[in-house]
Amino acid sequence: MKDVNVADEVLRSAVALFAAQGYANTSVQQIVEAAGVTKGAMYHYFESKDDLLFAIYDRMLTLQQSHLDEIIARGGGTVDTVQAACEDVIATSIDFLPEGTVFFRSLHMLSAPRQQEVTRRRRVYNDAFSALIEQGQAEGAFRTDIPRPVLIAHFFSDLHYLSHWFSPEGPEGRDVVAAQLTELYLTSLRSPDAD
Amino acid sequence: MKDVNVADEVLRSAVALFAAQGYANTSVQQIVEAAGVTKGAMYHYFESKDDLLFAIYDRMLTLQQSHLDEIIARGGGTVDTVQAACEDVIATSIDFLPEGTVFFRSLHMLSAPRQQEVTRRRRVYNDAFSALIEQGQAEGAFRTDIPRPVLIAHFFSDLHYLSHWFSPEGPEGRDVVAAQLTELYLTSLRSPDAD
DNA sequence: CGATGCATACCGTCTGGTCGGTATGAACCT
DNA sequence: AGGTTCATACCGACCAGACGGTATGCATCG
Repeated sequence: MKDVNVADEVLRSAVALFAAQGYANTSVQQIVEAAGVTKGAMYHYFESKDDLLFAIYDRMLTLQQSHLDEIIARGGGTVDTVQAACEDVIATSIDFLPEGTVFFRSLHMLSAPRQQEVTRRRRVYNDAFSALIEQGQAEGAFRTDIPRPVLIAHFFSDLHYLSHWFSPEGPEGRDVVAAQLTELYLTSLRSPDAD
Repeated sequence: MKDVNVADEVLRSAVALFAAQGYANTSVQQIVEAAGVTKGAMYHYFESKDDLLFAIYDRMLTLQQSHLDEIIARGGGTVDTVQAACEDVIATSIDFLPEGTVFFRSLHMLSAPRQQEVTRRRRVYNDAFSALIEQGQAEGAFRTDIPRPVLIAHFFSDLHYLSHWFSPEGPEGRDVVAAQLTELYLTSLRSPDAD
C-alpha cells in the first residue's frame, strides 16, 4: 500500500533538501530522516544517490516536454502563441521553484551518461521554443537583428533566476509576475517596425 | 617571495574547481593538487575551506562595488548612464564567468554570519542599481507600470544565466553580446510614450 | 635564534552503500 | 482449510574510504 508512497515521499524530501543545501551537501541520511523512512527502504527503491537525482530530472523533463507539446498543439497565431507560452512556462516554473533550482544547479553532479541524456532532452525543449520564435520572425513580428540563441537565452534567463528573487509571500502573485516578465520579454522581442 | 603567489594560485584553482564541480563536491586535496601546492601550505594561508570560499566572495564583491562606484561617478545623462552601466556590467561578468558561477551558486555553503555579510553587500550593489533606474523613471525615460524589483531582476537574470550558454569560443564576442543583451533590456525598460 | 613558510603523517568523523535478516501476504499444493 | 513456498518490502547494523582539519618537524631567512 505504501508502495508508491515511500518513493514519492523520498523524492519530495530530496527535492526540498537538494534545493536548499545542494546535492553534494545533502546526505542520504538527511533525506530519509526528512521523509520518515529508513535508508534500507530508500535503497530498495533507488539504486544510488545519483539514481535519486536523476529521477528528479526525469520528472521535470517529462513535465516540461508534455507542457510544451500542449502549447504547440494549441497552435494558432504566432505572436499570441508565444505570449501564451511564455506566461504559461513562467507560471509553471513558479509552481515548481525548488525542482527548478535543483534542475539548474545540479547537472554536473549526475553521472556522465545521464548528464548527456538530460542535455539532449533539454536541447529538444530548447529547439521547440526556438522554432516558435523563428516562425514569428518569418512573419515579421519578431526582430531579426539579434541572433536567435541570444533571444532564447534572454528568455530562459528569467526562468532560471526566478528562484533567486521570487517569493510566494511577496507582494505580487504568480500570474501577475508571469504577465509582467512576459510583457518585458515580448517588448524587447517585437520587431521595431511591426504593424 | 611566494608569499602572495601561493594564496593566489590556490584561489585561482579553487574558483575553477568550484565552478566546474561545485563547492561541496570539491575536496581540499583536489584544490591543492591543481594549484601545485600541499595542504599544509594552503592551511597556512586559509583557516578553513569556508574561509577559502569567502575569500572568493570578498574579491568579487569588492570588484563589483568599485566597478559600480566608478560608473555612478561618471554620472551624466541617466539613460546613457544606464546603458553604459549595463554593457559594462555584462562585459565584466563575461570576463569573470567562473567567479560568477561560484558567486551565484555557493551562497548557502558559507557559514551563516558570512552568508549574511555577502547578502548585505549584495543588497548595497542591488540598491545602487535600483537607484539608477529610479532616477530614469523620475525623468520619464523608463516605464513605471512594472514594479522596480521586477525590472531589476529582469536584468540580473541575464548576468546570472550567462555562464549557462555563453562560450568564449562561440560566434559572438564579449562586447557584441554585451551590446545585444543591453539593447534587449533597454528596449523593454524604456517608457512606451518616450520622445 | 626566533619567526615565517611550508611538508608530511596522521586523526576523528561522516559518507554512500551493503548485507543478512525479518515481516507480510499472495499463490499454490494437498 | 491448512500448510508450504516464494517474492516483495523493509529494517538497522555495519564497512571501507574519503573528507576537513591538525600536529609536528624542518628548512630558510632576517
